[in-house]
Order: sequence, then structure tokens, then C-alpha cells
Amino acid sequence: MAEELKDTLNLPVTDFPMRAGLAEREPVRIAHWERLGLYDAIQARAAGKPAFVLHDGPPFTNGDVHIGTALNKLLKDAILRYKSMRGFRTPYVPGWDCHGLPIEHKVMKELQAAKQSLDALGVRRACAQFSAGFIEKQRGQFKRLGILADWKSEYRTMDPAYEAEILGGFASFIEQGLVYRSKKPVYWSIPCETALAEAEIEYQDKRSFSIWVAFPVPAPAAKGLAPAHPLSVVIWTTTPWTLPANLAIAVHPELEYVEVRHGDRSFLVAAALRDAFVAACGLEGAVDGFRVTGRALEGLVARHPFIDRASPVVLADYVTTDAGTGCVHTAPGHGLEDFQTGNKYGLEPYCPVRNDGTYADDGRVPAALVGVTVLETDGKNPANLAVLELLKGAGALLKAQGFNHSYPHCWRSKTPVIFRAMDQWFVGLDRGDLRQRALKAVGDVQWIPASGENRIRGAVEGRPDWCISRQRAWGVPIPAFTSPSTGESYLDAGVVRHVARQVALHGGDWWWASSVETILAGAPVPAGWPKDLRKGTDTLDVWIDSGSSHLAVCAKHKDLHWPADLYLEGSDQHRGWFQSSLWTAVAVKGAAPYRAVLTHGFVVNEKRQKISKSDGKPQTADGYVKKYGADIIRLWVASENYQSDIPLSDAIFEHVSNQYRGMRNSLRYQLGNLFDFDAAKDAVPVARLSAIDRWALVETARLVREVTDACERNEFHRAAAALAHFTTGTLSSTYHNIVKDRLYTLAPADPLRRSTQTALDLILRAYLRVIAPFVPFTADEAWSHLVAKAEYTDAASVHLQDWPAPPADWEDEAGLAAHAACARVQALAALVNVPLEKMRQEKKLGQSLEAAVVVSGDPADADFRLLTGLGEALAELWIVSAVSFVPTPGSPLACQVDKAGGVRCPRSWRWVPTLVDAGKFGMVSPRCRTALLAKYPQS
RNA sequence: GGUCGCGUAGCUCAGUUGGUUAGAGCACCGCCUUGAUAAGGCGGGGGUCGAUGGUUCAAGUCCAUCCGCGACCA
Repeated sequence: MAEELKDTLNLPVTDFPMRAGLAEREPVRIAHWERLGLYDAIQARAAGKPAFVLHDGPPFTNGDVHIGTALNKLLKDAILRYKSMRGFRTPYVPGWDCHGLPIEHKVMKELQAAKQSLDALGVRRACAQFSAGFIEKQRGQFKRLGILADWKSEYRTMDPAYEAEILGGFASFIEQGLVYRSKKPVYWSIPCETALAEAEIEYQDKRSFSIWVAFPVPAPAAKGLAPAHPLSVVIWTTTPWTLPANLAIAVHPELEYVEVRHGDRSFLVAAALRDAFVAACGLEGAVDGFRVTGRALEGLVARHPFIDRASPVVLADYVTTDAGTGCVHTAPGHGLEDFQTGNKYGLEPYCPVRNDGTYADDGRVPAALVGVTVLETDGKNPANLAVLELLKGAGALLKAQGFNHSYPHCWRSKTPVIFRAMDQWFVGLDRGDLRQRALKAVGDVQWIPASGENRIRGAVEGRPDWCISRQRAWGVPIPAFTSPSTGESYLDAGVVRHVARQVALHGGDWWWASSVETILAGAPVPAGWPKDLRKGTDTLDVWIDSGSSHLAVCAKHKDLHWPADLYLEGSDQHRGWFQSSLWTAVAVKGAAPYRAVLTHGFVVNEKRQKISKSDGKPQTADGYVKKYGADIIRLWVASENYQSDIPLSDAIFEHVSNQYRGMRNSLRYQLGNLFDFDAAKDAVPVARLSAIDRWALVETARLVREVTDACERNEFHRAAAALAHFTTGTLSSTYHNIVKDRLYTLAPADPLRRSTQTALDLILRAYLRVIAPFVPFTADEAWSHLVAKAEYTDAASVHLQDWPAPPADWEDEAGLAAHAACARVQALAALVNVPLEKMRQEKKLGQSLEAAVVVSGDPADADFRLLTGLGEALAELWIVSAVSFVPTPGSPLACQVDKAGGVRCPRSWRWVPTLVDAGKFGMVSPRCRTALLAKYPQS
């Protein structure tokens, strides 16, 4: 009997499964999209529309897709899907960064392990293969995340055409006189045997020696100084190994220096640091002697403590009294400031350290040091120890102690880098007003968040000349030549352009494979070049590679335009790609390559620490996809405020999964309750919808506005929060809960039921479109069930829909009035729910339908009038069986909750005064009998 | 050390131009439901809004200092 009555209800019907099974089912939908050509269909739909060009920063092709890289690509994908639905053409050409040290490093290791050794060309081919392998892997992993892109047009920095563009840009640099060759200190990685770019440096804490060293002054009288004892200038340094390259001592011209007498020696230090010096070196009982300003010391000649060489005193403004002695050990071959000071005083950038980090036998380095390495291993630095021995032997070491500081390290080998002068190619950033033009271009760009402008500005202002040569094989060749007889270097824009044309045809390997004669055949060789040329072996800094992408991609691809509308990368790229792209764009095109730049923070773990790519435990996107599915990761990306750190942990994914389940369940409810609804035949005009349905439409309109607003501001976490609130609060616990009774128990075509179905249909169509950019798999699946009652359909995709724009009549006067009334009733529901819950705890009743409510209040009270005005409809909104009203002038609004009287209808479960006979269905409530008669006219 | 950002319930976050007893979701506890059911509903506990001063009739919200965390830079 009961079962029979249950069968007379209009229970939801849908094949849309409650369990998502994302990890297993998403790949099937990807295949479905590929079969449909979804990316092309989206582009075709927007043909003729204005383009929104998001230019993809190329990920490095040396491993699986990291969760941070996934986050970046997913943000891009969500933005593009949104923009596309908003009516923009959204061509998206993804790219790959192929060249560079990390790949060469790995390949060399593999070759070593296989006991193979290859020439440069062989190494290059192995690297190309390595890179290509990871492009395949990463592309698959990106597709698995649901990234839509023009994969067949993807760019690779190792493609011949791309390499030719790099060289074309480089030729333009040369033409403008920006490129020069100089011996200059650069960051040098000893294990990698190459110069490093700033972006390849990371700072780590390191324990070094800090030492005080006396440089004897044989003839102080020459500068009018009259020390009490033999005089020494005292320097302080944390890099003892650079002492063999000491050529001078710098003092500040404005600082005061003082003679410190102790025992039978006199020391010269800055007066401000005198006490610190005495304390550090344990010179108890020291007495001060003469005082002198730094300027007067210029030209005073000190002697190197263990090499027979003068070390003159020079002046420099950067000398401070923060630490040390105010007398700065100066080695022009080992520091940028030292180098600049050396330039001023005609000192050579002397660097006795070879590529492998060992001291050279150049006739000047003491025999005890030749061949000793300056590379620190396990905290032991052989060169430092050897230098300390020499200093002790010379009686020059006043004090040595440990010193903790943050020190630059090579990002690959994790070893401390050294500053080392060597011949390199540079881009002169102050030549041709380049820096000023770059700064001006920065001002023309919209930086999101605005603080990004300061970061790039700081980077551009402070950046020293760009060292662009690398002593590596895996990169774009620098088409320079040297004359073995003179050592002179030759670089010419015309020749570079010629090489670029050949590289476009044959690839970069052509440079390595060809003889100088072949290379120069047909090239416009400048008249002054000698005959005995040898080709250079350096390659270009990879930041030139990726920094040329706007030239090779945006300016070339027919669907795109230059400048790009948006660059979107992690905030570390202010120093990296945003900057390198800016320099190349300003130099070649005279303007910034982007109209706007959006940055995001880094993925951090539960302890708020950065999850780094080069850390031991790789956090691959694939690992999370397999565990949770792409839509969960995408929902996580959308939920987090990416402008600061983005926390990630299993607990957070659990949370996101819960939210997703709620979303999915609401979709299932709506789809299930639309099983017998055909909008064309059954829809009720908005003006005639019931109050609660109008309330829901107003809520939906507000949701759409909120999400749209958040998306326009790129604040997706606000959109996600609004969606979550709407899903659980507006839909599940309120609307769906209230409307269940009418959907299930009324006759199928009852106007009230059709009213709610109309609203559900409208809400679902809007809801699915606003979630589509964030959970494209689920939105597409539900859309298919909605429009085709099938898991897949070739006819339609939510991703080919316009962004929703709720019609004005949803929020007309009547709609807003209904909304206000329902909202107030919801706010007052606690008056019923609290006593009702108390009775429930006392086991006096179970479901709220077992309750009857008596509302009392002052007839003049606005709330009381609102509730009485609703009459019978109030029972539905509060989900109780009956509501009655007792006007009590002067009393506040109150609700008396009692167990409902009468009998329970076995069909609707509502309590009514009496049941009526419904023939073969037995005794039911009058309303149920009406429904049954309508649904089964025969009986 | 410098610059910037952050610090609100166990977790993720809202808190508009300073203004009623600081909110939401999830998690937790209790109850209900078993006709959204590997679902749903109701109720509840839980926060001295990083700390300390200050401005104000009134401060999570403004100012100062400090502490902690992070990023970038040196």
C-alpha cells in the first residue's frame, strides 16, 4: 500500500550520477571534446569578435607538470573560458621553454651514467630529445587538466623558426649598439661551469669565515701619517678566498679613520667601527692615535699580506659602517662594485680562479694555492683554509670567526656561487636610453595587483647590464667570431641576420655543424673583418629565448596580436619573464609587449612554506588529478585567493571535494526534478511564478551579478565563495528543501509545480554557465543531461553558451516584493525552528511536518502582517503542516509550536484534520486526492 | 638588512566609506529524516578579530610600535 502511494509521487528521475568518478570519467569527456573539436568550435563561434590575447609563458620542459604550473595554466584556462563566454575571441597558443642549463645538466648526468661522452652537437641532440619527450608528457598532463588550447600551433623555443626570431631580435639589439663584450664579474656556478643570470640565483643561509686582516703600510709618512708603531690598514671580509685577487683597499672619502695602537702595532680603521674592531680582535688596552678623513688616505700604499704586490687605498662611496672596519678589501675580478672602483683607478679585473673553481698558476698566485678549489663542499672550503694559513704565516690574520649570512647559490647545483670576471657579451641597458624607455613602458601597463608595478620598476631600475652569454651548448648560438691571432671578437647585425635565415631553415645545430666558411658564405661580412676567424661557442641566455616569445608568437601568429592583452604568471616573473620580455620588446618594438600583467603567488604547504619545483619531493599535478580529478583541482584554484600564498594540503582538498559534492548534488536535484518538464510547453511566465520561485530567481540574478563582478576583477575566489553560498544556502537548505513538497506531491501539471520547474530550469541554465569556467567537466556533463537527457551529446556544450544575463523582469517590482517577503520569512524561521528542535530533542516529534504553528503578534506589527498575509503559504515556507494566527495587540511576534492535530496523510505526510477517500489509493489528504485524480484520470 | 604582502573559530575565507550581542562554508557534537539517501534538514559548542599603545562618543575596520609568517630583493 505504502509503496503504491510512493509510486504516485513525482520523484526525481535522472541518470546524472551522484558519485562523480572524476578521475575515471574526465578522460572520456576530454576524448569527447577532442572528437567534437571543442577548441575550434569555441573559436569559430566567436569569429569576427574582438580578440582577447592571453600570451602563454612557456613552462620549462624538464619534468612533469608541477602543481604550481598547473595552477598557472588553470587560472589562464578559467579566464579564457570566461572571456569566451563574454563574447571575445580567445585564441590560446601554448608554448614550451626548451633550452637551458637544467636540461643540459640532466642530460650530461645521464650520459655520464651511461659512460658516454658526446661533442656539443651530440649533447644538443640529446637535449632536444629530452625536451621533446617532456613536451609530450606535459602536453598530455595539461590536456588532462582540461586546458583548452591551440595545441597544433604550440610554440617551442627550440623550433628553427623560433630560434631565428630570437636571433632577429638579437640582431636588432646589435644594430642599436646595445651589445658589447667586456671582462666583468658575473655570477659563476662552479659545478655547472657557467655564468648565471640573476634569475638563476637563489639565496640561502650559509656559514662563512669572517676575518680581520692587516695590510702593512711601509711608508705612512708619504701621506703625512705619523703612527706610533708600524702601521697596518685592517680590512674585514667574509670571502677569504678572494684575497689573492686583492688589488686595492677602499675607504669612504667622508668617513673619519683612526689609528688604534696596541702592543707594538698600529692599526687604521674607521673611527665609528673602532670599538667593534677592538672588541672583535681582542685588543684590550688599545689606545687611539691620530685621526684622518678617508679622502686624505687616497693613494696611501699598503702591501698585500702574502703576495709581493701593492694594494693602494682608493675611495668609494659604497663603503659603510654597518660592519667590518670601514676599509674594504677590493678585488675588481670578484665583485661588481670592486670592478667599478677598479675601472676608476685603472685596476685590471684580475681573476686567478679558473672555470673549474681552482686557482690558476699564473705566476702571481702563491704555490700553496695553485690548484686549490674555492668550491665549498659540506661546509669546507679548501681555498679559505689555505688562505687562512698563509695569512697566519704572514702574521696578518688578526681574527677569524664563523659568520652566518644569506648568500647567493646556484639554483641547480645548490652550491654557493662566486663572482668571477671573464669575457662575456652584455646588453648595455643604459645605452640608447633603453632603461628610461623601459621604465616609461612599465607605466603604460596595467599591473594586477598594482603593487606589481613597484616590483618590476625596482627590477628594471636596479638591474645591472644584462650578461647574455652562457658557456653552454644547449641554446641558441651567439653568432660571434674571434680571431685567434689577435683575440679580438667580431659580431655584426648583418651576419647575425644571415645566420638567422639559415637557422630558420636548418635549426640551431647548423651553427655547430658548419664550418666558418659555410656559415659566412653569402653573408654580408663587414669589410674590416680578418680572414682567420673562428666561430664562438657561447649560447644566449635562455631569458632571451623566452623573452622573445612575443616576437615569435604574438607578432607572427595570424590569430593573435601584438602587444598581448594579458600575461599571467607567478610573481617571481617580475624579475624573470616579465622583465626579459619587456627589454626585448622595448628594444625591438619600442613598447611593452603586454597591456596588462596579472601575477599570482606560490603554492605553499600546510606550514605555509613554498612547494618548490627543485625540492626533493615532486608535487606533480598528475598525482592530484589521479586522486581527486581535474574539476576538484580547478575548484581549488578558483577558491583560493591567488594574490598571496596559495595553501595546499589534503585537508584543503577534502574541503574542496565536499563543496564539490554539494554542488553536484544540487545539480542532480534540479536535473531530477525537471525530468517531465518541457519549457516550450510547460513554462509559466515569470510574472505568474509563485513567491518562493520569484525569490529564487532574484537570488540567482544576484549570484550571476556577483560572479560576473568577481570575474571581471579576476577575483575568482569571490566567485567561488558566492557559488558555495548559493549552492548550500540558497538552493539546498532553503529553496530545494521548501519546494520538495510541491514537486513531489502535486499533480504533474499543477501550476505551482510547473512554476517551480520553470524556475529550476531557468536557474540551472544560469548556474551551469557560471560554473562552466571553473568546473568545465561537471558543467558540461550536467548541461548534456539538461538539454539531451544523456551523458554526452554532440549537439551542444555549455562551453559554447553565452555568459548568462538575467532578464530584467526577474527583478521587477513584483519580483523584488516577493523576494523581500520570502527573505523575511526565512529570517523569522528561527522562531519556529528553535522550539521545534527542542521538541525533537525531547522526542515529542520528528519531522517538522509533524508540527503546527500558532503565530501571535500585534496586528499592527509589520512582520505579523506579512505572515498573516501569506496565510496557508506560510506552512510551506516553514515546512510545517499548519499555521494559524492569533492577533494579540501589544505583544511581540511569537510562535507556539505544537504537535499537529488531526491525521497524517500517508502520501504527503502532512497532517490534516481528516482524510478523504481516493478510491484504489485509499484514504489521503484532500490535496493528494486532487493530485491523484489529475494524475490518474481513469481511476 | 631593504621592499611588499599576510596574520579574524580546528580548516578555507567574508567583514563594504570605523556604528547594534563579529559572520559563512567545511569539520566537530546532538537530534531528525530515510520519497535528493555513499544524500537532505534542524540545533549547538567554538573566536579577548597576532600583541601593545593611540585617535574617536564608537575600531576587526584608522594611526604607531612590536611579534610571527611568507614572497621578492641585497
